[in-house]
Amino acid sequence: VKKSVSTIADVASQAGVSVMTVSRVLNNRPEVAQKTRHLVLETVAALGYAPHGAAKTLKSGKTNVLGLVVPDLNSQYFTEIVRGASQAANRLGYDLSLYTTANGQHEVRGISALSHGIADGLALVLPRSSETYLRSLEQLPIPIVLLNHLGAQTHLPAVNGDNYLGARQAVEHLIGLGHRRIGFLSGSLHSGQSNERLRGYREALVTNGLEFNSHLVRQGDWSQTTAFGVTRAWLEEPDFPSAVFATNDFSAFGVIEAIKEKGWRVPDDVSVIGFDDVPMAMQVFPALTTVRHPLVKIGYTALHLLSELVEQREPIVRQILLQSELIVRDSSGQAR
Amino acid sequence: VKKSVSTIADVASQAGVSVMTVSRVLNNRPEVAQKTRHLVLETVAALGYAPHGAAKTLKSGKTNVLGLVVPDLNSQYFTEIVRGASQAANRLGYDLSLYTTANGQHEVRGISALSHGIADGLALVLPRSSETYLRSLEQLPIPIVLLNHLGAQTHLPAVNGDNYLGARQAVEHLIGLGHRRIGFLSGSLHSGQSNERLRGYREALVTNGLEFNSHLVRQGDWSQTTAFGVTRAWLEEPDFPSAVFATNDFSAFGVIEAIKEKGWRVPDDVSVIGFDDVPMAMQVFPALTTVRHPLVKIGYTALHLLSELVEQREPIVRQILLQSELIVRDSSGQAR
DNA sequence: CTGAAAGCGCTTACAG
DNA sequence: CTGAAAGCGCTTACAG
Repeated sequence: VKKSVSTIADVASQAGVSVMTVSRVLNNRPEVAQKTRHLVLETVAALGYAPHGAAKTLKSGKTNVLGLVVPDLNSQYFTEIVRGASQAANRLGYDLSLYTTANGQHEVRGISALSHGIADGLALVLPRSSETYLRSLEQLPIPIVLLNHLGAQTHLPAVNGDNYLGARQAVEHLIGLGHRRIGFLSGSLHSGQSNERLRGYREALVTNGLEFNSHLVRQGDWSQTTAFGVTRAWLEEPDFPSAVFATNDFSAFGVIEAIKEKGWRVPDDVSVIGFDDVPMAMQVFPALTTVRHPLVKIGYTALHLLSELVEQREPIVRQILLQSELIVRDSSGQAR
Repeated sequence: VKKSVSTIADVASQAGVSVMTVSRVLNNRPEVAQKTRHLVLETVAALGYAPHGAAKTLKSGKTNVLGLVVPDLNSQYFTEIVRGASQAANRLGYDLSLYTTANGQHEVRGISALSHGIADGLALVLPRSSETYLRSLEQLPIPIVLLNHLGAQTHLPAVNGDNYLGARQAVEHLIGLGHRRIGFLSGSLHSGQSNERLRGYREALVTNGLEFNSHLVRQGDWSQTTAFGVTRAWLEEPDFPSAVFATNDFSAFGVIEAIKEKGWRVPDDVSVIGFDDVPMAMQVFPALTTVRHPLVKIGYTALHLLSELVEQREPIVRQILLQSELIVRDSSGQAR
């Protein structure tokens, strides 16, 4: 049941004009007589003609698609970024192609296959700081923008949220509530983002005359499950901190889960703060105090920057840092 | 800083063979001498050559992309579908283009612009039951698959979750807990899915000797905000039901929010059940009893079906109904 | 086993 | 204001 599809040549012969004239009308060129224009437009409508995307691309060199690569779509962290990117693509008139690096497919098959005649530019949330991956990105013939990249050094343009200041604010909020023993649950080892948050934690302590105690820093991996397990073990030790700053919201959920399981209450017994402000953060009980990592805006801004690069309009800045903001909800309270 | 890009002709001249031979090697045709094949492959690697997507498409008629259209990306309902679709596209070797119908852009600009030389097939979650939109989809020259479509009649292939049986199970669970006054909070008016859920609610009551009382059915619009407002007003009336079945999880969250605000407890005072089982459902407090609408699977299955259609492998069934499953958590309990 | 020609559906110069 | 020709980078017949 294939419907037949008409080409620009069909429209031309049907309207009794040249292919060139149809092309001009379709592209809103001024130098066409009103009468001719109307005739062509009517014929286009009558035939239900739509130009063939690939043919335009081949000739013009523009695909009109922007690619977005994220590690996976399992967490709201990434879907929020996708949401912002999708909004920007819509608004800027680009199609959005979505890729996931799950099981490293594109690293294997070669990222360059994505780039050539398939997208005009690529925005990427790198799965981990892979030097070689980064180097191959730098070789790509199309513009690239990195999102939330704090790993290996590169000259590639990037859009980041401010991890350091956000973390400082979070910890200073806890200090303001009277907490003196504040724990930190980190993300994966060697993660640039988590390291920045750790740095914010540390500086907040030191600046406020508290000692940094490495025993109060525990290793997570961004996941709720791991955070739950780590916290559960931690709770068996003496002197559990009166407040925990988790490096991301999902870890915070895991911390809270473990505390509840022990029969303690949040924030009565322990205060917990997260980072990111994924939509879920305001839905959980108690509603999570957290730092708003502007994920939607990061996605939006990255695609916007990418479009400027694609369209050769030299952007003012190629490294954009978006502010974070402390959101105080119910999981943080006065120290006992 | 544009990097130069090599074409198949560059590879050919560099390797001292014809363009045709390079093409054959690239497409793994058998009729090439081992020596020639090696030579070509080496040259390809040396030049960092990658074939131009648009050129392949123009010649072959295949874009190798599948399009997914969702109303928006604001709720986990849609992002779960996207997740399944993305998994399927990955596995099947297609690129995934993501579109949102937010502010009706594609209805206006014409859906056919999406289809021609841009995607080999389109999967759509329709924003609402729009007859004309549906008719224009039927005219498209590429395969179409509808997701969770229960609106206007159409012969287009579709993948649905079972709304009716899921709803019945939910309500029968409540009846089993001793509830006799059970409310239903609906979705938008004229929504096929919500109507099916309403039908399940009604039949469950009648089958179990309870009366259907239209006063216990209230009108929502899928959103948490509206559900909150409606429930708040409802709570001002006498005889609030002992259990509420909300047509979707987000509505259930709104119902619970309003009940809590009044100072009542869930499920002690009122039981609440949702529908969909979005990831958030298990995170909220109390964890939501709900019906698992297999959203990821729906997305996955739809793209799989779409690929069969695109590849002309006639699928066994063109209308797929995926089972729902009751997930009992903490928001439902014995009637007082 | 290898190659020269034609053509996919458009747009970009170039003429008139 | 309008059109004939060339060509974007590939692949599909057709020869040899």
